[in-house]
Amino acid sequence: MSQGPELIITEKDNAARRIADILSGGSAEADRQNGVNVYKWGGKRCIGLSGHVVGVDFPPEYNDWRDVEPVELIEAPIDKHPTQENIVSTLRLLARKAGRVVIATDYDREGELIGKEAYELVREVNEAVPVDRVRFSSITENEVTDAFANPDELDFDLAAAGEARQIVDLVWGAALTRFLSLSARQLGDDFISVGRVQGPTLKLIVDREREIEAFDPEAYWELFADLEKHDGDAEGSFEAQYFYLDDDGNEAERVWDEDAAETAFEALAASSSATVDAVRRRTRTDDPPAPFNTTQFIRAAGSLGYSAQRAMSIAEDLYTAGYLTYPRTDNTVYPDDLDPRELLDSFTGTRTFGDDAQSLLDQESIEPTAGDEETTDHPPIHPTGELPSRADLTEDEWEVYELVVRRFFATVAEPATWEHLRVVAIVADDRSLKANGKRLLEPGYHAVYPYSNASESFVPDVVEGEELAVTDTSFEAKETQPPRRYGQSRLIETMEEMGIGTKATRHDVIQKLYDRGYIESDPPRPTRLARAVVEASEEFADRIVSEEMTAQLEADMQAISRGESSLAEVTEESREILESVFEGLMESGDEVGEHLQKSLKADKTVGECPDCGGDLVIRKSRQGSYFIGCDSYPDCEHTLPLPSTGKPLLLEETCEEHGLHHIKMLAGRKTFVHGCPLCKAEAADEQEDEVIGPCPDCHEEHGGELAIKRLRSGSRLVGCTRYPDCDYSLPLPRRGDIEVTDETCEDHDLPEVRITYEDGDEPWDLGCPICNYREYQAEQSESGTDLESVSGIGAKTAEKLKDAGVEDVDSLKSAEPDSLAEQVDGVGPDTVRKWQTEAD
DNA sequence: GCAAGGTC
Repeated sequence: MSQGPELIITEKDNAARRIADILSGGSAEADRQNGVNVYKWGGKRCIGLSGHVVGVDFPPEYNDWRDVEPVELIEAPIDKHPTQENIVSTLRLLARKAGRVVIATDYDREGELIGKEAYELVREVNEAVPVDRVRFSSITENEVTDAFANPDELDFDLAAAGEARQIVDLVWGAALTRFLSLSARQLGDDFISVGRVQGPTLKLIVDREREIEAFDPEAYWELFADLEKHDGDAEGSFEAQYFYLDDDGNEAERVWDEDAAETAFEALAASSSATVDAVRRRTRTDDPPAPFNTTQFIRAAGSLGYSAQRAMSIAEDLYTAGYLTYPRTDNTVYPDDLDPRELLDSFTGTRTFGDDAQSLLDQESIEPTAGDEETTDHPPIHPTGELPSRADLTEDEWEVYELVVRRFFATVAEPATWEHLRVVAIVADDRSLKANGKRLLEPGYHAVYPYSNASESFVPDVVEGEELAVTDTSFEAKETQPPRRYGQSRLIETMEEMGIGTKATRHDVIQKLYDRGYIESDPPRPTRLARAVVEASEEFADRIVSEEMTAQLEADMQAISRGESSLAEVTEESREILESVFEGLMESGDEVGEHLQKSLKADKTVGECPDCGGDLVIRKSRQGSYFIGCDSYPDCEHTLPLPSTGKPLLLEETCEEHGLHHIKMLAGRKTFVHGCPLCKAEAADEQEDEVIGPCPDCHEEHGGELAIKRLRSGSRLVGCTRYPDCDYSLPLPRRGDIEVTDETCEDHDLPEVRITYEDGDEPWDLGCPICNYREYQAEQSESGTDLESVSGIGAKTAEKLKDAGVEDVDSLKSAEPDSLAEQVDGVGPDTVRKWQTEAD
């Protein structure tokens, strides 16, 4: 038997901590080495990796995009190198001394590969140590003890399947990305990327846009009548819709012929009564939803207004804090060792969930629902039973936490039952009207899960042959609508159906499309560049925008994992296909480049320059702010300013007077439409400044006065008439008409201001501009410097940061990332940097 | 400066 401690390696720190806790019976202690947690007890050590700690890439001599022909990457060697130095060195240190190694990474293909990477790192420093592999589906006492009592071996074929994927993805992605970027001369941060997953995802969005554009609306008419029981009971009134039987004998509501619609309407309008012809009553059960996997969680959070990225970020925080299970999962079947009663029991007695938990426990039986997908790596997302108090979480975190708790409740609740009532009535001898009513008989899971639609529609009790009064009729002209754009969660669902991306990456892929300038706005809309990339790919490298590539790769990986094929065979064949793709691509490189360049320019062209007839384009100043400038600069110096907040997006709509595209400024919740930039500038030039009182900074000395000013960028402010000698200014809202009232603020000798809105919104009495701005600043300093205002920082993390001496956003911004990461558990320097850029 | 997949 070998000497030395046993070393257990898991995929992540969280798993290491929990496994150590289970195996040690709670006696394990964390020791921080190199900034990495090592859990120790008896003769054992347990370390968590951070997913892949080594990465695949081409050797450094292939780094220069100009020097290396993209096609050369196809046959270039590929290296593996550590990407997480701290973890790798700590692992080596422990492995050297280990008497036995147990790989306990996640029980899936990528976990097997991560395990193999750990195995190779171990072997580098310790040739002889025995290495075992354990597999478990959830980190519970039973599963973990069982797995460690029955160790197995690493599955090298399965790991090789994962490695083949890495190689194929790198070679195709890097070679094609470099080719497109070089051909369009986009080499900085704005390179043009394609890949096996982002390609088909982008094509999905572009294809939908093509359908929308090609859509030819068709006119149709719908007719309605209000019917009322004759007893005069107001509640007996309901709306019914006209229908007829079409050529196939199916019920149809849409009338496609205007004359036919008018004839039918005249018949309805001339009738004062209708006779009930048929009444049908049915009871329907409505089953509770399946447990949450990542996709369904994102969808549900999406209907609460969270973006996919934000929903996942919150779920990850709640997981790290111990309140939720692992949020990246495909599984929709609870594991056997989840005891729903025990979990429900942990919520009894709590203010928010106590009554609902108790009512569920009082059910005769508890049978959780199950979805179609059962996997071996992680359970569906559910609450852990460790409960946060409301004060531990931000409002968003609490809302998401409650969603997950209530979803769990729903999965163990009873079905709902509905009564459907359908009434058909006849008017004018042979015209049919129908109404469908819906009443909730037993709320079932709806009682604990308010997110699903449980709205009723009322149709009164009527009997066959009953006479109803026709009290009103209506005639609505409508048009068929183009298909809707994909929303983020619908996109993620479709990716899942197509088998592209994974539970852990799909939302990141969408974010990547935004970052690359391929999509904008929400729901995402493709840019001209995105269309050009998809068009070029369709013509020369169809596989990279087709879901088939993933399907083929999945089949190849299956074959490798079963020993029926090999990594070398699969990657060689893939390289050959790519070679032939490049043959076509290289012949037409210039053409492709031109098309991409034109599209890039179209994405930022606002319209024709009024001075020289050239193109006005959106530009970015050295200070990072956006403005509009003439493409013929320096020959033409025409410029137009843009608002200082947000990123400009060209709208399809153009200005009737100037022909320029309207502009929308994207700034998260503060997004607004700026409109025609030339109209905005001209309006500012025409508007006289309106003096309202003395300037508090310079009136006494220089006689400066405050005036309401309109800037060419469209923003409005109260500023000093001596500008730029005096730069005193107060902001005014962007929206609404500014009205100066007769009321005066005695403190500042200024009139009170009122904002009125044309769209009928309640006017806003802003008051004295100075008082208003002071109040605004006070609010900002209360909420704005709060750490939790930075996305990605939850209540728990904020607390840890405060422990490390970082009290507010300002001190976060000035912190040194590496040393701060050292002090805060579970936070790396990159995360700190991300927060810092976000806080700016 | 490439991808996609883990993870924070």
